[in-house]
Amino acid sequence: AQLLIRAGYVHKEMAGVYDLLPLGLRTFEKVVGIIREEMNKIGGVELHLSALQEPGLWQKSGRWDDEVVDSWFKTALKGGQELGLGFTHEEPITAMMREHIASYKDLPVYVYQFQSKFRNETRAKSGLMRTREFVMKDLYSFSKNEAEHQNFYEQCADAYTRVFERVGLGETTYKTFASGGSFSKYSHEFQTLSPAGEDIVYISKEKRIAVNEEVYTDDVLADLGLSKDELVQEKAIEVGNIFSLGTKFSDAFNLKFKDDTGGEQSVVMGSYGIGPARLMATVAETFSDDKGLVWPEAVAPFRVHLVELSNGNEDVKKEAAEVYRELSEAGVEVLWDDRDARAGEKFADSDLLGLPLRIVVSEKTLAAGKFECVERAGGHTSHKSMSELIGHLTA
RNA sequence: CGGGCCGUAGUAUACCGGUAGUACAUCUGCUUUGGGAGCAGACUGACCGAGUUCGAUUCUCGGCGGCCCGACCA
Repeated sequence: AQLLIRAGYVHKEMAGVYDLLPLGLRTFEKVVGIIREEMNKIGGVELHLSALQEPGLWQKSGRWDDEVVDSWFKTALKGGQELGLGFTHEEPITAMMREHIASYKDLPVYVYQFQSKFRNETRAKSGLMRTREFVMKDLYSFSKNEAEHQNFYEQCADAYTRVFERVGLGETTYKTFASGGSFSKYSHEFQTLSPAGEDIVYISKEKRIAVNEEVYTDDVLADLGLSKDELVQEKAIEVGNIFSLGTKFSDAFNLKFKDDTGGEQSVVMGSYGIGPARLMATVAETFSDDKGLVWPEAVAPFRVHLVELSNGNEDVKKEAAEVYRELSEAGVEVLWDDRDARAGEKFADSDLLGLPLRIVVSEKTLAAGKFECVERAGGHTSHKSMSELIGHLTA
């Protein structure tokens, strides 16, 4: 969060509440785009539910009471009628789906959204990791039976794995056994190993398996066929979780369907969450160095940082403008630093922003007829002509 | 929610019961120009309320806000 603030990606509005600035928004949208693609691949359809919540729905499931859920933000209409600001959406989505599910022919169905959640955390901390208002991708699955549900649950777990691989966290992210709460024996979390994490997990690198501290008991280990000798304790950031909900919500809201024999059955549900901003922060945390951020290409707000060192030289400025125009026309996202500032300041800022490729245009490069290209990760430097550059970036 | 600390310029900080200093940032001028430049000048500040006091930014109380440790985290 410190780097993201310093580099101008986010602004801290208050404790646990952050604004996304232009660079941060672009990065956030890259992450959202990857998640959206993977959710669509497994049959998800996107919708958007309201943040304002009617108490009646939550009373049916027993989750309106502050004694039961202590993270509610509640507000009221002018007439005094209470309203809640949603911290999740099982209740409204289940109630709403009654209008869309009547027959086994309507199932299964998978709906998801990117939507703001409000949680009145007793203590916001760890920068963007634990905030009071945040966008969550939440997907809800509705299946005919447990087997069909399990099939999707695994598909979604695989989709999550692909999301974390695509944002560059494949190596350090573990599918982790966690408490299933009142819904099922286990749920699964996706935990990214990091000293900045708030969770404790026990991992086996060989088996690519992890167990959350909360279920790290002899019984569970025996159940999973693991022994304590093969597990190592690590701190980790929870970047996603998937839940089997059984029929808890469908029963509470009378969400039933007619099967092919005319019998009535409860819909089997699951819910699946990823917080894109937390994921973005985890990527920042994982790859940054002492000079600043280092974005993987897939989530970088721009692919190229065009750094113009003109010292007032009009030919250099024209050349930089030409590079900007050509790359943009070739479909490459370019951030152009055309400020009238010293080289040192521009390089330092460029390192801080962390875009994958820096292209320098200066009197030197003009004389050489080739641009200087520096990779932010690793620092590899090369010199390329315009055509080589475009070939390289569009390959 | 339990415990601790704090609130001074855009940011970070210092001193003080007698109206505030420094650094960086910003603005102006000159010099400088491939790794956060130099000199000169300028601008900018005590969270809110009450109390004590001749006088409060300083002390006391309340409010609001922030940070840290722990608990919690569907």
